[in-house]
Amino acid sequence: MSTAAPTPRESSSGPDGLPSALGHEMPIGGSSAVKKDGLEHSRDTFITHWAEMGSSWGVPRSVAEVHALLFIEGRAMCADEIMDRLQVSRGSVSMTLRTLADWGIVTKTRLRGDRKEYFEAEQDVWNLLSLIVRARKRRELEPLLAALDDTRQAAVGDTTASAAEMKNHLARLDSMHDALRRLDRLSDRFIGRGGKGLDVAVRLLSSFL
Amino acid sequence: MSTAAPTPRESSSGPDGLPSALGHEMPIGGSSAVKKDGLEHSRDTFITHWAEMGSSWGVPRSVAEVHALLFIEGRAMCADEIMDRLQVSRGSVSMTLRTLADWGIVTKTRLRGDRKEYFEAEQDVWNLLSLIVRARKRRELEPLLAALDDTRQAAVGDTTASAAEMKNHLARLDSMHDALRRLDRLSDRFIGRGGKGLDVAVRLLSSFL
DNA sequence: TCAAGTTTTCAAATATTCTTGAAATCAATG
DNA sequence: CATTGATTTCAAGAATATTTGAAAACTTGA
Repeated sequence: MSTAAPTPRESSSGPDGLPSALGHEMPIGGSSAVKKDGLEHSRDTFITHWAEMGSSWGVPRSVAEVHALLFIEGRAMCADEIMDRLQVSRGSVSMTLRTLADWGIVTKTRLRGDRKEYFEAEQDVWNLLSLIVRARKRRELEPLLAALDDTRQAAVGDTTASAAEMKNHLARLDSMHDALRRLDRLSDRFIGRGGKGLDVAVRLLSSFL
Repeated sequence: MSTAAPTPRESSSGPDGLPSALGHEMPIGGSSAVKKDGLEHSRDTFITHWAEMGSSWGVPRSVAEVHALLFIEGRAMCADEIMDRLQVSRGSVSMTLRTLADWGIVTKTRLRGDRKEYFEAEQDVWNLLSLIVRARKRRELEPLLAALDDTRQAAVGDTTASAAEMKNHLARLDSMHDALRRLDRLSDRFIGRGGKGLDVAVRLLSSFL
């Protein structure tokens, strides 16, 4: 978390402030009728669209929503505040935050004088994208590459297939494997460790327009 | 979903336990009891893994399965053959093929002397990946960029928020928008038109390792 | 160690997405 | 232009995925 968030806080109880008694601040997006200003509405809109994109990429809507909230608020929030604002259950928020923490795009922070855990989202967009890509590479691309190896083995053992068929089959598997492996290695280099790798890669390519 | 987990695929027999007339539990293969050679088994494995990856990226399993089948067979197939091989309904195959055709990774072909339509998958992997990226860019990235513009407008109109808050909010929106737009433009250049654009981009980056 | 505050877990309930199957539509042929 | 074969549509049903809620398990402070 190199580029730590500024975490502009303004609410009632600051981080360095007193133990905020009970987290019973004014419900922000809850059931109680709260008049939203334009900024608040803009945040809602962002959350909605980010969640929509996420769900079309296989990220559970509520995971994307929580992430969007933390990103657009730009400050550490506790589970209570999140569930109140997003109107989701405590259990859901807990699982969701764990997922986001696993991906590395949200980090726990403890505020002194407060027993609750707080969470904040990576604020640097290139870093955010890197972390997402890295997580998916690990979880999906690498297993697929391994599986393609197995798939190849399953074919090679066969003796009944015609030589021509076998050759074509292996060629297809190999072309797929090679392309994916190349992407895998590229990402090792450019997003392997946190930082500006992705940014650099994009600038590099842009310069060749 | 995305968390790698055992994925139960085979549905049990009928709701009332009716012994499914013809269906003995068999993996992906055809309806008739055919002994599979290694090559066939290898194809099944490929289809399974490709489908799994697809579904974790938000592509319906059966869409990924049909695509995997067409890719790994490397030849034109008709709906009947596909539904027989994958054990899915005619309607499903029809919708699935339309989806794949929309993405441009599968194309219709007519065989003379045959009233059926045949379909075959793009065989060049870089081209395949380009087509996939292009489709998703159009369908998801571009709408998101447009939405971010609206989101920004919603904020700018507000006069009640503090100047500092507003400034930070807009900075977040803008950093996100700028990063995504840059990716959007890059893809215009490198995968905008079919061909080896992606391949070129990857080679370019690789050369900077 | 207890007690109070917090978080995690997970079976059940809910919501969403996918598949089916048969009728409707379309297209080629005689 | 009727017939036959093929494809598409789409409402209902099935399968999956997600969310809830409350109990269990932590944690911390005294």
